[in-house]
Amino acid sequence: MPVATLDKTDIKMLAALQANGRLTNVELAEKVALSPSPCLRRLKQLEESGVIRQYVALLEPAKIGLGLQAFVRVSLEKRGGGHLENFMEAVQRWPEVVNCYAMTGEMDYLLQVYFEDLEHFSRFVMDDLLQQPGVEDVKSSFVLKEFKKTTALPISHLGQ
Amino acid sequence: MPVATLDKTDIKMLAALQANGRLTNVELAEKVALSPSPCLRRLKQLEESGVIRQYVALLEPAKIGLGLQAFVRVSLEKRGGGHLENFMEAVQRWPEVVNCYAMTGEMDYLLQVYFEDLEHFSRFVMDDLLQQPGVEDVKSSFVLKEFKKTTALPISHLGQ
DNA sequence: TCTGAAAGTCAATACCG
DNA sequence: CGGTATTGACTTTCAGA
Repeated sequence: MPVATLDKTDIKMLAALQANGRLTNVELAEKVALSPSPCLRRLKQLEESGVIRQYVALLEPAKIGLGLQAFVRVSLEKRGGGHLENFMEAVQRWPEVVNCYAMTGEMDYLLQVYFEDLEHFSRFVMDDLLQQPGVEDVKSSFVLKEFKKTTALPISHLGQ
Repeated sequence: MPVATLDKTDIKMLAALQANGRLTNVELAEKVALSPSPCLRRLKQLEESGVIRQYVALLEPAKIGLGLQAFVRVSLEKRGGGHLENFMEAVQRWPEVVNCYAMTGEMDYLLQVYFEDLEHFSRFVMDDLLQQPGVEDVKSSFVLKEFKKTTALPISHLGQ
C-alpha cells in the first residue's frame, strides 16, 4: 500500500477532520486558509485515495449501558481444519467485539470487547466464545480506567 | 453516568451515524423514515446528552506511513511520588499513543501505539518511554493482522 | 492550482396537528 | 411527539486568471 504524498495543507485538513469529522467544507477551508473550491478538491482526493478511510460518530459506552470493557486473549487449537476461518466469521458476527488482532509472541488472538456488566461478559464467554469450535483457552483482563482515548493518528511526521 | 432512554428510531439513527458520520440530516431522516425536522431534534438531543461523543474522520494508517502497530505494557515503580501523574501527562503528549488503559491483573498500563517502522518503535522506547521517570519495565507485542476493526459499539441490546 | 460566481441542496427555526 | 414551510448558509460545478 503506497504512502500518499501530502503537503502542509493536506496535513492541516487531516488534523482538523480527525478532531471533527462533521466540519463543513467552508469551515475546513477557513481553518487551512484556502477558499472552499480547492479545499473541496483536496478533500475528495484524500477520500478517493483512501487516506481518509471513513467518517464515523463515536458513542459514549457508559451512556448506552456498556460499562465494562475487556481485552480477551483466545487460544485456538493449532490442529484441525478451518478453525481460524470459522472463528473469524464468528468474531465479525459478535457485536460486542470491536477489534480482533493476531499478535506476535504467543500464537493466539486478542479481542477488544464491550459488555453491559459481568453477567453479560459471563454469557459471552460461556455461550459464544467457549461454544466456538477450536477455542482452547480464554484469558481476560478488564479495563479499570482509560487515561487516553483517541482515534487520531499522528500525522506530524509526514512532509511539510 | 446515567443510561439514556432510547427508542427504536434513536437506535437506527445511532447505527447509521456509526457507519457514516457525515450523513446529512436529510439523508438520516430518510434512513429512519422521519421528516428532517424531528430527526434533527432527536440528533441534537443525542449530541447534547453525550450519547454521541464526537464525530471523527478515520485515517488509513498504512497510507500515512504508519505500518506498525503495537501493544506495550508498561510497569511503573510503585514507590515514589507523582510517577503516575507525570507518566500520564507524557502519554497525552506522545502522539504515537492512541490509547492508554489501566487494567485488572498486574498493576501496570497498556498502551496502543502506532509506528512508522521498527526504528521508530525503537526510538520511542529508548528516548521516550525509558527516559520517563518511574518506568520500570516495558513489554511489547506487535499486531500481525487486524481481523476486525470497528469503532461501532453494539446498540441492539437497548430498548425497542 | 486557485478564485469567483451561479444553481441546487441543506440546516435551522418557527409554527401547526 | 410528529409534519410543513421559510430563510439563510452551504455544497458543488464551471468558467476564467
